[in-house]
Amino acid sequence: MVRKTKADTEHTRLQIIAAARRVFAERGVSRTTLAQIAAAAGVTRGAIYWHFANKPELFFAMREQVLLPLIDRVDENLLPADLDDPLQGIQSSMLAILNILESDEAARTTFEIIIFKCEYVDEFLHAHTQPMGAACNFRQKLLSAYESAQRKGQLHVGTDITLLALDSYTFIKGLINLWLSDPDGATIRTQAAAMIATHVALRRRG
Amino acid sequence: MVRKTKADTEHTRLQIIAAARRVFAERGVSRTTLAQIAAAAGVTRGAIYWHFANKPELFFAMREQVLLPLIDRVDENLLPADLDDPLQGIQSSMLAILNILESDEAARTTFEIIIFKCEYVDEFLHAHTQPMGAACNFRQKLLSAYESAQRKGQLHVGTDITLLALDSYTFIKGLINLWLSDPDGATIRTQAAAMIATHVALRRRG
DNA sequence: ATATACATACATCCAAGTATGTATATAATG
DNA sequence: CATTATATACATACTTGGATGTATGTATAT
Repeated sequence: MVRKTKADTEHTRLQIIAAARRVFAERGVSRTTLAQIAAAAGVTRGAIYWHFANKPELFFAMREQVLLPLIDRVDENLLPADLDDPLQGIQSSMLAILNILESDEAARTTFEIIIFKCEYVDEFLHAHTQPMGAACNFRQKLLSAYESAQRKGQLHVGTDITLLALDSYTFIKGLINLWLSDPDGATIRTQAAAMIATHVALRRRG
Repeated sequence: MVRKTKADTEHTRLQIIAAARRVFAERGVSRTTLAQIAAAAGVTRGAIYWHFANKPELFFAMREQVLLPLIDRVDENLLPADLDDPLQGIQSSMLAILNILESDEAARTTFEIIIFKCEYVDEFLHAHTQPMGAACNFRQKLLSAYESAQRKGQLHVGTDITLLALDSYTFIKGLINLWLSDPDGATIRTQAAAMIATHVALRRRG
């Protein structure tokens, strides 16, 4: 019952990633065993070792599965240089992130793992790949957006663009953190949109 | 060479905690072995098992060693109900945190471990003890301070206190995160004080 | 004399990695 | 187009090593 078709193969690969996500979220990355993931996926460790070299590679595959689409979504809102309202772009890109976290359980679980259930040492440090750091360069993109906003006269005069970008980056990182920590999911998630709106509004020139 | 005096005993206990902090920061909590900690402390595993039941208890002891004094420092700035400038109290409490992180290497390393080198599952979830969550109830204290500020007319009228506290809590969490992530220690650490000042100033009534 | 503060020794278990077995989809060949 | 060959996609089995917990030994402060 081996040697499946290409579609079957890809299917078990996705099954393994999905199982890894569940077990990682439950047990944490370090203490999850490849045997546990295999059991959860309904395969043996042999299947995992076929698709991935080891646990870190499986982890990074799981990460990319949700991070790459998410980065695309953010870029759609943030990057267009001909945007007529860059500040609005910043706001909607932030909302897009929360929207994904709310609607996509796999994405939400993956973020929980990345932030709360993984230790960033050795293979997981991955050079500049901080938890959500330079991977997507969100900070740089924010800076570009604020530059554009400044050129269009949307900001108060004399504002330090770099500091603004830093502040927004800090804000969204903290917000995601809190959003995920929110136990019942009510307190913060209902306020998050308002907090984002306020954050951006404070920067807009009267 | 056994059966030390009480001072000696306490000394080895501190040595163990200090060693644990170093090894935790290097290898992450999960993959550090009690044998590694023992070697780093110049003792054997027997000594560790004498002072602590297991690794989680050692971890929490290390945490408390820096968290309790830090909470005290924050409370000094934030709690006094008769404070004439609560907003200033919020600002200085935030600055106090960064000041500790900057001057106290043990505190800084401990925060790095708590945020980046520990997986919050099972014993480490510790009920409501999120990475820095309800442990110090900073969010609640911020709310009290903003209440006080509102009574003194320091805030714009019609401001939602709960949202303010939430926002400040998000801000400081994100800032600490970024502060610790800062590789060279220059970019953010030089701006941090300014960011805090701006954050609080935005809330102060003209 | 006894509890203390460890060091030493032992038993148990499990996880990773790897080697090997194997059935089948697919390509190669006539 | 039928047959054969080969790489694929796993499952199974084995080896190795290290980490935990505990039990026990022991020297000394009190």
